[in-house]
Amino acid sequence: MHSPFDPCEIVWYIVPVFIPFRSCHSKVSPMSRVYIEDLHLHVGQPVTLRGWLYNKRSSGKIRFLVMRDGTGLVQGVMAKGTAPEEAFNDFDALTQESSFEMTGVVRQEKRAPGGYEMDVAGLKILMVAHEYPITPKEHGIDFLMDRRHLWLRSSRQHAILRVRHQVIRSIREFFDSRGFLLLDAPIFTPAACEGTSTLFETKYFDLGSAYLTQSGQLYGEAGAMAFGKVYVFGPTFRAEKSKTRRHLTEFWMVEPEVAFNDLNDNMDLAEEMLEHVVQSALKYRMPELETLGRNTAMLANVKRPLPRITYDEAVEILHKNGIAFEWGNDLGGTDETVVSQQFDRPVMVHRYPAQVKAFYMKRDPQNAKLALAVDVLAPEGYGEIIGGSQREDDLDALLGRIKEHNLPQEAFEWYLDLRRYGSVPHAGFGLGIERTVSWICGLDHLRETIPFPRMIYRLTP
RNA sequence: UCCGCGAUAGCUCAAUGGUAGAGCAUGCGGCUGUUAACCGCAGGGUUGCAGGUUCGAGUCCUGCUCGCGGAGCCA
Repeated sequence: MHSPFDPCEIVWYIVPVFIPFRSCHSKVSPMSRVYIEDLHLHVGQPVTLRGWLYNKRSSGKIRFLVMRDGTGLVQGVMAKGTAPEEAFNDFDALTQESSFEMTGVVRQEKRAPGGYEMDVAGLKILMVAHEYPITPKEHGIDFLMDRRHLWLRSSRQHAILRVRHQVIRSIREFFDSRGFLLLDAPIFTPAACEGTSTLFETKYFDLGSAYLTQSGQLYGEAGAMAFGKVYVFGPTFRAEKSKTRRHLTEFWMVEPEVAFNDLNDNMDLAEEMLEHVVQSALKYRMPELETLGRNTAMLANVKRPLPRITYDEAVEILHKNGIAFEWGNDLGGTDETVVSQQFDRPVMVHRYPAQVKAFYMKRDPQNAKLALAVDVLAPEGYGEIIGGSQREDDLDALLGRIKEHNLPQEAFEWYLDLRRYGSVPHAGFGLGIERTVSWICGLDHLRETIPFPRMIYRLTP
């Protein structure tokens, strides 16, 4: 975009330390580069904006256009006789999503979308867009998903993805500020981590098959033994042929793992993190949540302590609500909803029957039928957003568990080493990013919470 | 894998078994404060595919394809 001979750029390269960015702009005004979100700093000044046509309206001798530049919306106005003839005519050539520049003096204007307006003194068309498929009217979800690469330009998607960004940022903040090490787990793995889910398989040179990871947890445990406290943050893959609104085949998960933590420490960590994430979203992304029409009353409740109930107590709640639930089963989607409806904030359900949980979870010393596991159920029917446990740290117990689950011991030798060389109690959990964002935004489907969702029947765009 | 629903103009949707239509989008014209602007005119269709019933099928029947929602499974 910038010419290498742009005087502003040259100054920037020569004395970057001494000349603040904006003072460089003021010298070459009105050609200064400004983003719409910063217009409040430029009221009364001439600026040049670059972006795309969001919408336009015309009325004989007056023209309105709305530009978006990725940071916001601003309205440009042109009146016949006042605006340059050429700009007035160029307006008519602009189609939705055409790229262009406009220059003019910024003013506050209540009637304008975004609150600011510009009397257009100059307009430069960069490219006249072909007929844009996403019109300002309603569209079906499938049509929009086929055009996801364009749909990302709309205000609703901006709001959701900005909340997603904030969620990820606050998670990193949380762990980084507590001295956790970010440990990146591999995507290609030699075998199942949990032994239950269906995995995506791919050929791996002469070494046979590799599988896309379904969890970085086992590697996180190695990290915890090396660094004390770590978090794994990356994409995970599940090949289940599931087609519900709570499922993606590719999703992001953050998985902290802490040496010397027991189940209670684990729950303390989970609720502290959850509080931080939700309160940060409320603090920094309220305009976006308003755009989405989110009622934030329930979110404001997300403060410590979160209620903790045992699996047995959850089963009691189900029975009291007339649900014929059999002890020993895992909670289904509707079961989770019924349990979570009893509380005004996320609820932690701990000590599940070991038979429905993964092989690596430690048994409850008080009751060998129970695993020291915890799930966090989000309110309002959003279901499980966190699953975690204290891990089995005893070599012999873990060996027995691997045999019971018919897992190939050879593939887990490295994992067993963690129990051979200075094993200690440790615990961790995984938080699903998309489910968390979906809950915070109040969406009815996970697919809008990730830029390019991967689902059983969708691999494009 | 199972259960339910759906597929009509570029998009969103109408149409008792009887001439396939509206709004938006597109093109042209009008309008000096619009807010998914508005008003007028115009172009735009192998009704998902293949059979069948019928004088006549977008509509009824059979099969198929694709999609959506739910169950199971899961974050």
